[in-house]
Amino acid sequence: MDIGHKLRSIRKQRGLSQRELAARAGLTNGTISLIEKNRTSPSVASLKSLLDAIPISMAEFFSTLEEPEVPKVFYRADEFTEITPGSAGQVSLRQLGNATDHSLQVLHETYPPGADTGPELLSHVGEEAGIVVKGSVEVTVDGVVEELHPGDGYLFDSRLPHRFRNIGKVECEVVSACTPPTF
Amino acid sequence: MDIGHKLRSIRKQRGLSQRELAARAGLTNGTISLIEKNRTSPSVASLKSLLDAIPISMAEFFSTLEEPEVPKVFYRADEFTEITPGSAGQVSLRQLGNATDHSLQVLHETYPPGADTGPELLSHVGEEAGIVVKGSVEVTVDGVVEELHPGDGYLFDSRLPHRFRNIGKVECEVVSACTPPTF
DNA sequence: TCCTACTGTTTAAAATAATTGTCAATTGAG
DNA sequence: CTCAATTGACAATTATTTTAAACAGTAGGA
Repeated sequence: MDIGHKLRSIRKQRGLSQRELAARAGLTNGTISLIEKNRTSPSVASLKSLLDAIPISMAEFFSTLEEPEVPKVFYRADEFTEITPGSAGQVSLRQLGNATDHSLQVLHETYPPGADTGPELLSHVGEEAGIVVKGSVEVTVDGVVEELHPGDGYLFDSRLPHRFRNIGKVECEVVSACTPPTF
Repeated sequence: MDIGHKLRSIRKQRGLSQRELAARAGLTNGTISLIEKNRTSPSVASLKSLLDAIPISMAEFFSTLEEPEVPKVFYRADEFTEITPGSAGQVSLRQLGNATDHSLQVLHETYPPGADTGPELLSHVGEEAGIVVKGSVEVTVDGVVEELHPGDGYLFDSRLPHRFRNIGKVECEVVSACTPPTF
């Protein structure tokens, strides 16, 4: 992480000494010295005090600090992040990458027999699409019902009310995409 | 700050137990319990471990956490933030509020006698404007030179090369504005 | 019912962060 | 140069976080 150098450069930029900043933050100059040399990891409370005294927000501090790094392209199956929707109990939604950094959200969905997302009414803007990979699923969009089998797909405006139900006897898998990812 | 509730809600949303998250982060469930109940302020290192295990970035975590609070309207003189430009040595730039949250940046600039911003070439897009409050300043914009006195002002496209020099004998003060604040 | 497996909480002990006081190096004024 | 003031760094102490282990509550199955 190296928050030490980051803190030091911001402090210097503002023309503050360790003692001056320490006084404003209610800490000691020694502490700042240790933090800036990365000899200790400050508590969130301490860091907040320091940033408030500069002043700069936590989000700002970390947004300019966080690794720009090489963009991640490939994701192994165990790197997907599990998303547990509030209502639908047993449905498994596994998201590729993290939604907030992209304008496209791709999910690997698993519906056990009997699974039902329920009739969620209008949700986010954007579009949703998916293709059934295994098993079958009954999809209802804006009142129209269809049973989809492997190879079948769907594509609709996310604002339309929609519902997914596995009325078959085997697990159903769907790969879907949304844009933008206002999950 | 209340990072406890924030952490808990994110953890729950992902369907993780304290123990599960603790194992992934290399911490203990007890620690997470204490943090979530705000009975302790975790070190930045610990919080980073937890967020990496969720996963969510520090910037994301704090950006959704940081107080939306009532928007700040009034700023006392001692609440301005001093901005020390890289090149120009003695010039004092005091910024109203924080630039990143707004689309407008207002500065209180002070030029001691002899101060010179140097001929910075093209900078950011947007517009810049200002009014001289005290003393006088020689402003060069796109090759055109003017000496401005109290009450005088300027307004130009930020992409044009510009330069400020105090060729008088007294300190000069200028109140300026830029938009957008890509400082 | 009992048992197992899970949840989150709480406590003393261990590990770590923060303070205190001191130090050498630097800077500016006389 | 000399002195005073200020800077950042460091060691030892104090304070806090973190751990490890035990606790109580819940849910499900035999």
